[in-house]
Amino acid sequence: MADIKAAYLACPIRQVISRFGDKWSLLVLYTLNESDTGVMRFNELRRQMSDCSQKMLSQTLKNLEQNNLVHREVYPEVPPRVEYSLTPIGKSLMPSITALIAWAKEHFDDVVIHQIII
Amino acid sequence: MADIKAAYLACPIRQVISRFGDKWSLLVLYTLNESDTGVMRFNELRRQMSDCSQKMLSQTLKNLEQNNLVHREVYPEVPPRVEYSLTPIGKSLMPSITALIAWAKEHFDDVVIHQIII
DNA sequence: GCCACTTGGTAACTTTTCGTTACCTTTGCG
DNA sequence: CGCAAAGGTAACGAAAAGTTACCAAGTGGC
Repeated sequence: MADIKAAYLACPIRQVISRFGDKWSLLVLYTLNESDTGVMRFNELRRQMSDCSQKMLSQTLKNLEQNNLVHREVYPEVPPRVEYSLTPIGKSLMPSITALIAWAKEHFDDVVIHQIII
Repeated sequence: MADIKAAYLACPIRQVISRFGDKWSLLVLYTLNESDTGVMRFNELRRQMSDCSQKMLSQTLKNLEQNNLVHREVYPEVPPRVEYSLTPIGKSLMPSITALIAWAKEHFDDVVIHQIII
């Protein structure tokens, strides 16, 4: 166990991958960042990310909240209102993600479109 | 199908995610980039990424090759020699990944270690 | 009053992906 | 001969993701 910790400490890319290397985390962060107000309700996110199932969105948000990248605010109303936003740490990550997006834009032509769509 | 294409075209982050949003791709790119010569053989990669199974490494490399991020050179010797290296496009991606790593280093203390190790 | 609809989920079940183990080929070493 | 090395692939079980159904507590229409 101690060597696993050491390996992770020594290799920051593994921290990145383990925190949001899954299929939906990056997209959640990106979508929250794109929002005008910086705050989005659960179903609002769901509509923006229509190809992500409700279960996976819920799970991904929970994970991001635990990693302190996303803030979750519950308003005890009926129907319930739950608002999600980026934490300061989450915001600090966005420039790196933006760099990735810029790369994707620039090199889009270098790959075949059908490979992207599975 | 046409709308799926349009959605992907309109949202470059999805291109990034669909190309190397899986568990091992980023780590392969990173490991290749860290190598002194820039060239690594299959089992050399495997030793560096000991927690990735042979099958997944093989699959990941095949995928990266199809996306033109990794070059695969086969030497018809016995025992076979297969060398992997980053393509120019693969190399062009590294600054963005390095930015992610720098972010991880800086914000490491903001998350709890046990969350990283699953 | 009654039905339909909304929100933010969770439980159960199915499908897809991942990981593990075994195996293949050809050659060199002892 | 018998084993090891290289770079894989095939088959199978486990884990993760996707799908569908359902929940509570209202609100609006009729």
